[in-house]
Amino acid sequence: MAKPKGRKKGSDEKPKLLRRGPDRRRQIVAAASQLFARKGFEGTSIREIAAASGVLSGSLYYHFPSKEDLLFTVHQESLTAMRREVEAAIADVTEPWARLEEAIVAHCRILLGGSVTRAILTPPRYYNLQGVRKLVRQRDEYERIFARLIDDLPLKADCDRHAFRLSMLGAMNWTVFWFSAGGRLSVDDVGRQIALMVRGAALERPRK
Amino acid sequence: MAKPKGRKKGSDEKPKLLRRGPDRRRQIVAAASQLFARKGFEGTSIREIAAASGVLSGSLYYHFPSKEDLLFTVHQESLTAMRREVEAAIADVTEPWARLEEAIVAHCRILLGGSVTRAILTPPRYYNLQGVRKLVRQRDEYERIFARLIDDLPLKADCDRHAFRLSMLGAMNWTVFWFSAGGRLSVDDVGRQIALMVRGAALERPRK
Amino acid sequence: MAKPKGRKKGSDEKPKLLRRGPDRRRQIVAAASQLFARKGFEGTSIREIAAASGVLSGSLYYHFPSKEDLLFTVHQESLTAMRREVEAAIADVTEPWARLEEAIVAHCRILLGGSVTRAILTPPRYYNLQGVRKLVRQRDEYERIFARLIDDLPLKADCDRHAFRLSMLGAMNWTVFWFSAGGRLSVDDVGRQIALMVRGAALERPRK
Amino acid sequence: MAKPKGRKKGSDEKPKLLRRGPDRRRQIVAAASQLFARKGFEGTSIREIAAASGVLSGSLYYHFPSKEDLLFTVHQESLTAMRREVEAAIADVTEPWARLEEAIVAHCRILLGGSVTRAILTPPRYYNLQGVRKLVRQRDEYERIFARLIDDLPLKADCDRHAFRLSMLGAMNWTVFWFSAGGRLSVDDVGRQIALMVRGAALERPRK
DNA sequence: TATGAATGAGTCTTCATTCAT
DNA sequence: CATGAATGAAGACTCATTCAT
Repeated sequence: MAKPKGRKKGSDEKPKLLRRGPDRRRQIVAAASQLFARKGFEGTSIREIAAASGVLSGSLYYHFPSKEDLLFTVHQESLTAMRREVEAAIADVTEPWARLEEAIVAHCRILLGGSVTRAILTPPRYYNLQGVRKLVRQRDEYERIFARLIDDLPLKADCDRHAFRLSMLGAMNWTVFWFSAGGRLSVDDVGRQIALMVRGAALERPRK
Repeated sequence: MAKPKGRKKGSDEKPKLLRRGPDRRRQIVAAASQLFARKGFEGTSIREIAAASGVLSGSLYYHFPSKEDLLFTVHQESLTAMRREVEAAIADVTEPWARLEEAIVAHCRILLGGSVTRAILTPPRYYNLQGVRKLVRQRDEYERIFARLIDDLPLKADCDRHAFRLSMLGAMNWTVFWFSAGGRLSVDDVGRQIALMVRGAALERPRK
Repeated sequence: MAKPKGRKKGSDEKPKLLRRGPDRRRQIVAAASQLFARKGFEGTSIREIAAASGVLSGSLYYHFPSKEDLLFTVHQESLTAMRREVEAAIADVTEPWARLEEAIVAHCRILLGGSVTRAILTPPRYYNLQGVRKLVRQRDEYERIFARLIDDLPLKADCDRHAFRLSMLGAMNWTVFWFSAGGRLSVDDVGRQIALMVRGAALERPRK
Repeated sequence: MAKPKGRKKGSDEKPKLLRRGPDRRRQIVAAASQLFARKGFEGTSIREIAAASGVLSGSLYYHFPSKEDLLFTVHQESLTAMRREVEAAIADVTEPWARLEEAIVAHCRILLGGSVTRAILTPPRYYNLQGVRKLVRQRDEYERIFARLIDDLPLKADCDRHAFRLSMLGAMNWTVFWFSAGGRLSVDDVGRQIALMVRGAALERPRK
């Protein structure tokens, strides 16, 4: 955008000194993660990421060959973390609906938890990037966890499990747009509420 | 000197696709609508919108003073259309769950229908635009329709109606990312499926 | 400039209805005159001139083939008016210094008088326009009036009449940058003061 | 992808004219200075300034956040230099008229000297810039030097010292429009002639 | 490893200009 | 005569990227 928004003093502003070493990489990924999630891929500039990571823009290119690659890394690491979290959450649970609930809660927890990893879940099929396939494959693989959980669910005959999964994920992912920490609901509450909502499609529900 | 090269001097042949007049404005809004929805505000360039509208980039500025203003217009017109559609859909329905279902279907229909209007429902609180407040107000007003519908619903005591609404809207809005016309599910099917999913939070459901 | 300054409603704003006919041309010249003088040639847009003249931008091209031509016309008419004024002012005066004083006052009067004509006296040799020569010739011809007046002056031997003329014109023309109507000094006062200065404002001078 | 094509991979040959480092900044200011003075602020494009500085247009923004800021810098540095020069010139002079003469000569010298600094003295009140106040304040402060010099002058009772100062500055500043190096008059000659004029170039004056 | 400085394509926007109606 | 709508080049500014030091 060609908008002169404010007066800046210099271009590459001296960042506050942070720890260096292999932490750097993680810091950059974390910063990029947050910024991509908040402002989108094209809405985030390399310089912003650099500033938030405590380096200058040029230095990023030592760690990542391109902005796109950074996105891939962020995506991958986020998905890896989410899978780990989700799988751990359902490991000891057996009842199908309970398993789904725990998965949902775990997903929301890491998504909203302000953790280093904050996935860009907006299906990147719309980005005109070259390596999108890789991203899509990663994401699909992650979502397959939920597909399996849903397969195990006793659902009404007219319920389409494909639509069910995507709608549910929509409800979960959309939370990044409205959840605000410090509000009435905790991160876990949000997950529980979605689980509660979603459970309605069950073929039958135990009478209370 | 600015010599228009693209205009042909042909005698009586009217330009076919690119009708002028107030249609232009609508065309531009439609194109912008689609592109904003697909690629995001910053991911869409004025030139793309112009090309999709059959004009050159400079011409947009005859109709809209800025890209931001175009976004506002798109937003406003989309929301207006959606409200009209949704209100019409529920006008003759009285049973609370049925009302909600019709509203959901109407929302999805216009969202996915390839119609001129395709709302950008991503809460724009993340854009660093100046006039975002206006957008947010518009959207909140629209969403209040759903708030009222949900108020009329008999829901379990532990169901938070606020979270319910936002999660449901998330499920609905997220469809723009995965729905593909020509697939197994029709636009209306998608809406029905979401209604089906969401209905689960009912305090009690008639035994079948 | 690519600065989004404010939000505009439309591009070509409906101007208030003004009288048409041959007045139009004069109106346009007058408006252009003022704007060029205030904001410079490149700082003034055709649309501004149009708006100030009560027409839309396209209509200007009926009267003038180009912005440049409009500048030429403004220039010419201004100089013609100034010459007329100046020559009238000195017609009945004979004493050389008095003649110069009247010329200066007349020059300033028309320059500052808010009259329709307000010359752009900034030597246009700096514009990279094609027809600048014409402008320069016109201006030089006008300034020759002052050259002749100065020739008749009894000046010190070490006074360079060329530098004298140009410096004096500089003092006169620069007034457009600082004179403000309604201030302590009237338009005529300004002229008189300049005349006083060039004549020697010193209270007393040591006899040589 | 932005591949720098203009850089050569030559081994030991240093770029000749285009030295980097803090010189760049000075070069840019110098180039902008000249161009602004000659063609005006809006008449000068960033690309021109860049070309004259030996860089590409984008590079300017590493050094200056905006064209406006560049103008401010040019203005400030020019005025600072002029004040220094002028104050040095009058330091050892005591007689009021002689002091004024030296100040005028110094002002013209630096204005016309082709030095790095060439002030834009055109009162920028007409620019529609945001920070004009700053510029005006800077300039007013500089001109106060002359106000004080004039205060010390024994002037006729009917001479308005305010108008005197502004007219004199007009004569001085206007020189940038007509002075051409290599002509009959040197830079210093121009200053002396103006001093002569304002002092009263009349050969003799009728005794009152 | 990190940085300062540069690059150049691309962004939004303006504007002189054209012309069918 | 005037307008509405369009044009396309140019303007200021941004940004991913490069690379010598």
